[in-house]
Amino acid sequence: MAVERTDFIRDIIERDLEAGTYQSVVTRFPPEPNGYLHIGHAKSICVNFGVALDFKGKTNLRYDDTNPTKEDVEYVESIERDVRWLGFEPAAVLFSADYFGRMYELAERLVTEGKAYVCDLTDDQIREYRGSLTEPGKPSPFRDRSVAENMDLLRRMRAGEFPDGARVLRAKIDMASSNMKMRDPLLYRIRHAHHHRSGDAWVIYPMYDWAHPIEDGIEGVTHSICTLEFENNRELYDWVLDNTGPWTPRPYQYEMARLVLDYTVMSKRKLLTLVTGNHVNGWDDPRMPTIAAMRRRGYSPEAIRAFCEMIGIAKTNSSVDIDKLEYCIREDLNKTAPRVLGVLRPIEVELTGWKGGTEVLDAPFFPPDVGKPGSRQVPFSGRVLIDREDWSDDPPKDYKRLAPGRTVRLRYGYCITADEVIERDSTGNATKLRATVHMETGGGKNPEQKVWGVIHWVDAASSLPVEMRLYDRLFKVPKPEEGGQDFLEQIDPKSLEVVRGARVEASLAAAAVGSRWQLERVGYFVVDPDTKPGAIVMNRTITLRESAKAAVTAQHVAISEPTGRNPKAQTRPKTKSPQEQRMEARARDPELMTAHAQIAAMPVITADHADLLTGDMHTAKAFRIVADMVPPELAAKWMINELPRALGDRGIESVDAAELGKLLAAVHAGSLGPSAAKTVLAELVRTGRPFSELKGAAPTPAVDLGAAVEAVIAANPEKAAQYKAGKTGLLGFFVGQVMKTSPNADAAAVNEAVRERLS
RNA sequence: UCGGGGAUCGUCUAAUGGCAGGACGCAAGACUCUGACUCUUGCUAUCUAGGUUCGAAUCCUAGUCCCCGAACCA
Repeated sequence: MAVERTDFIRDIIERDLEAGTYQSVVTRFPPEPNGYLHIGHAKSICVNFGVALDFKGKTNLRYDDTNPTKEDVEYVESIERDVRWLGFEPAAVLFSADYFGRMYELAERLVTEGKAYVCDLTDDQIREYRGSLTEPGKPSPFRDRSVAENMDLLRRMRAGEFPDGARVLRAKIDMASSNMKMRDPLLYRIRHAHHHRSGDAWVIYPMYDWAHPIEDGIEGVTHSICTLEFENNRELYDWVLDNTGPWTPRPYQYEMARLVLDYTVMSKRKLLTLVTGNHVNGWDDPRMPTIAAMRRRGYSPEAIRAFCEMIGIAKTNSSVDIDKLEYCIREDLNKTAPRVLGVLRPIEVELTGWKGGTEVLDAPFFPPDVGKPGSRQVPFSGRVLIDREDWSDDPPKDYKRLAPGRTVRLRYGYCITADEVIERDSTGNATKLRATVHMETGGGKNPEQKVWGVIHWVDAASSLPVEMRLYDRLFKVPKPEEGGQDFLEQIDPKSLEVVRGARVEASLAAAAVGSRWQLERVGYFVVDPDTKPGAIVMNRTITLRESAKAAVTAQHVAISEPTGRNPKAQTRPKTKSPQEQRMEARARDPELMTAHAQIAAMPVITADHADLLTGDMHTAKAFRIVADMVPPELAAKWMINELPRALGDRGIESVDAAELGKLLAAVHAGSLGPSAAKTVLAELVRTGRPFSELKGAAPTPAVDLGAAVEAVIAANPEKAAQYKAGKTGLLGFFVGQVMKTSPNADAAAVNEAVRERLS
């Protein structure tokens, strides 16, 4: 069985399906059509479509087009194209604009129920009334308008009677909420603007927080996956659903970390700046992180999907190495890109000893280890072109290419020995060589001379001119946005180098636009759409990996600056600790204060424990009951250290203190082992059944454990050997195994038995 | 705790009280008609301090650091 890919979202879905909460999974990918999709969206697409595929559900592509002033059909078209190109088929392509009518009806319903009101405050006033992170807001003076007045005003808003910004519809929730999103959030604003889809049908447009949950509800979305910055919106998401439903299925929102990638920027605003400021050549400039750009650069959808799988899904803010993306690209292209020959900066080589005429060599498209069939004909005559980088007048140590007097093999062809430089340019670089060709070295046979390496070449007569666009990372530094610097100044001027005199073998004459090739020893290339008949343009997708020894050219220096302190964090007000909260709770409640005094007075109870046990009345009462049945220190230890795990999300009031007391009495009496007791405790909390129905057995004496220990050791001889060799961490493994077969065993005794047996 | 999240190799991510694992990266080597690919070996981590437990990355306590939230954006 294949290893299951697991992440917290799939875990949740699996639980939901098992529990029968949902019969099937529906997700959605909800881009706003105000820009091109980028690699960060690719992650979201892979997650949303991926989980649906895994659980045989479906995924909608839904445009979250609730803001007519920012959106455009150009983006709508590019988005759908990119999603499909990535390899995903939306179950439906939908627009939130198509739900405007339904959303409006629900808004009227809210008004009718007194849960929403029309507010005439200006945007400045609204902000002011909202309060701050540390201070509550104050109610709008329009908060208590009558239902009739609100309805009248809302309808007139819709009818276009008021100018932009004159009024808004707000939910009536709680201006003092600690969650700013709940302080009477805006539901509708007036915008006399043309919408790319609904045209001029509406002059009021819903806000994201109102629209999104309703869209999910209408579409029957079960798991609404978004990024971390929407965590604060979840409470409002739930409020909207709860006050507009019932919805079946009821959607829930889950947040994951967005993708942050080295050497690039991802915000739409910055991407737009790059495009509109002509720092790049449009949204699909191959240096951009957009899907369209990556496609033009020669990345395959498979590689991008592999990358998205590699980086995983979690809630930790993280920044992914660009190496991982590049690895995925190379890995895919290595298996799929046919090999051909091409030289970037040609040097001409005249061959002496050539038999004359043109020979046609058969060269395979793939190396043997890729194992794919196919070959092409490569002409070879008395004049060849090699790459400038493959010639050195004064070769460094380890140079495996051509140099005076040295012999190399021309890939798939003959070995040649360099005789002399017969032409140099003004800067002294060789431009024309004479070399001797060893005719006996065809078909892989070696000459008498040492062969220093294998180099690529093209036939001077038949090769084709190509414009090569060599792309590299757009930015010079891994984090162009960091340190308060202007990201535009971090653009690497060398990120695009256009090479015009390049040549490729004749077989590429009819290469299709978009086809991907490996130019052997040079890199992976794709035929660019700018290609015209007789004028091929190729983009370098990525270089081949170079081992450190071969890296002659300057590397990108990874400047890892110490992460700057966040000013917000510094100004963060000093917060109250849980300890302070407990003290305050006691200050408010004299009864709790008394309980604390009493418990603290017990000689066996530490001050810390007394504090922890009297943070609220439920805990204090439970402790009193339990401490009457067993020694108080035992009660305290279990209630503080063991009970929380058994409770999980439940409150302490969900456990019957008297039953807990009975359980601990059994532990105290020795009729129930501590390990078994933890299991029983979990059951007690989970099922709510009385202890008498659950009680486990007393621990098995150590003398009975010998056989169990032997069995486990015999079943894992190699682990036993490792343990004896010093890997003592395996002790836990052995104890765990024994405990699995003998649940009533005394773990301490098992521990001792294993230790002795293996010493 | 204003409120909500988070912290595991250099990077990304597993381990849901029982072997800290995988991948990228890096290093060394093998192979090679691509200095590629492939293969072998190695490297490096549980934020800190206490506690509970036979056993803690995981539970409890105190602390540290980071992210998000006061658009009529999404």
